[in-house]
Amino acid sequence: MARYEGVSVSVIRRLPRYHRFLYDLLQKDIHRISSRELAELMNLTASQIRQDLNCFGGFGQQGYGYNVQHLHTEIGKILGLDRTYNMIILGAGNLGQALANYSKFARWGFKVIGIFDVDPELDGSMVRDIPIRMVSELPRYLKENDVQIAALTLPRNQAKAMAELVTANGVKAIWNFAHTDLKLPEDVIVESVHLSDSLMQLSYNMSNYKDKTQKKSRTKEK
Amino acid sequence: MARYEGVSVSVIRRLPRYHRFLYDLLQKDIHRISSRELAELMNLTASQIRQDLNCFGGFGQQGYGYNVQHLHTEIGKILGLDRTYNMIILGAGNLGQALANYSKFARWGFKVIGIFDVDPELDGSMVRDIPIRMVSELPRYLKENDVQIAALTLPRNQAKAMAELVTANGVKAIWNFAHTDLKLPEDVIVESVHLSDSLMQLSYNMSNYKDKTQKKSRTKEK
DNA sequence: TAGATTGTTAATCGATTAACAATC
DNA sequence: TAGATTGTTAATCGATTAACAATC
Repeated sequence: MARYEGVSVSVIRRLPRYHRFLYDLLQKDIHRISSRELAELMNLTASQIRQDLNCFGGFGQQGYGYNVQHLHTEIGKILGLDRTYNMIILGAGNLGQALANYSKFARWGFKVIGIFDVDPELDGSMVRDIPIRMVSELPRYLKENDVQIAALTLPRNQAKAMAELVTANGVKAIWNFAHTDLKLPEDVIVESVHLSDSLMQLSYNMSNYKDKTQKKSRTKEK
Repeated sequence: MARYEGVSVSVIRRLPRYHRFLYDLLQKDIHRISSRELAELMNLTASQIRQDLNCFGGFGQQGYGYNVQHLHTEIGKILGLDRTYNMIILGAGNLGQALANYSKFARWGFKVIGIFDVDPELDGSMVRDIPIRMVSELPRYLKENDVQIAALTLPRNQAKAMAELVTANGVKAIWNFAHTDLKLPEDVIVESVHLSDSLMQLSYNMSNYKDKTQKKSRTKEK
C-alpha cells in the first residue's frame, strides 16, 4: 500500500473529485485527457491539476497527457480503495439504514457487516442481508470480527460513549454523522459529515449570492 | 437581512462550527468567552477567531471577550438562520426519509413541506406528517407552494433532470446528495454532500495517518 | 523532426499567525 | 486606574497560478 506524507489536505480533499470525474470519463470511453481538458471539465486550472498529481509521482506523459484508466486506478490506490474495509453502523435509524443500503460503498471496498441499535424492537430485523443487533452485543462482536470503521448515525448524546466503546475495542476509524465534534485519541481517524453545517452553507449562499452582473461592493448592507 | 460580500469561503466554512460550539456553551450556561478560550476549545488560534469575526463587525468587547448569546445570534443571522425556508425532498428512499425526520433542521428554520418520488407504491404514504407525492405532480405543486430549497436524494442519473425541473419552476437552491456534480445556471445555489468523497478521505487517512511519535519522512514507501 | 503537453521552478496571491495599540 | 482582551495592521506561511525547459 502506498503511503504519502507531507501532502497538504487541500490536495487530498480534491482527490475523490478527480476520481469521480475520471470514472465518468471512462464510462464515456474517453481514455486520454490533457490537464487542460480536465481543468475545463472540473473548473480548475491545468496548472493546479499538474501540481496536484505530481505530489504523488508522474502519472502523465509529455506531449500526450494522462491515461484516464491508469490515473483513475492510481488515485484509487492513493485513496486506499485498493483494499477492503469492514464497517459497522451504529444506529439503525433512517440514516443508518440509508448507509447500509448504499450499494456503491461496497464497490469502493467498504463492506457493511453489522448494524447495531439500542431499541429492542429492532433486534433481529434485517436491513438488506444484515441483521440489526443490540449494542450490548457490541464488545463481543468486535472481538470476533475484524472491524476497521464504525459509522455513527445516532443522537449526539450517545455518540461520544459509542465512539469510545468501539475504539477501545480495536476500531481504528469513526465516520461521524452526529452533530458534534468528537475528541478521541490521536491515533483514531475521525471523519465527520455535519449535515446541518452543509445546510447552513446553503442558506448563507442564498442570502449572499454575488450576482456577477451587479457591480461588486465591499460594503455591508442591512 | 445582513448581506456580506468579499468574505472568503475559508471563513464562511468555519461559521457553522462556531455556531455549534457557541450553542454548546450556552447549554452549559457559559455566557462569556474570550478568543483565547474559544480557540483552545475549537483547536484554532485566538488570532484566527478574531480575524474571522471581524469580517462581519466587532462582536466583542476589549478587556471582556465575547458574549456567547449575542455572538451565537449574530452568526446565526450571518448564516441566514433568522428566517425560514421551505424545502422539498426529491427521492423518498432511506436518505430522503432520514432528512425528513431530522427534527433539528426545522429548528434552524428549514421546513420540509413535501416529499416526492417516482415509485407509485409510495404514493400517499406518510413520512412524519408529510405525504409522499408523485414527481409528476411537482410542476403544479411548485406553482402553488413557495419552495426555496430542493434536496436531491435520488440516483445520479435522475439528479440532473430533476434539478433542472425544479429550478425552472422557481426553486433557488439545490441540496445535492447525488454522486455527481451538477452544472446549473449561475444564479442557482448548489450545495453538495458527497458521502463517498467523505468516506474516501477516511480511508486515505487510515492509510496515511502520520504517527507523530515516528520521525517524519518525506519519502514515498511502497 | 515538430508539436504538444507534462513536470517543475518561480511568481503571485490569499490565508493564517503574530504583534501591539486601542479601549473596555 | 490597572489588567485584560479586543480590533487591526504587519509578517509569515502556504497554496495557487504562471512560465518554461524537458521530453514524449
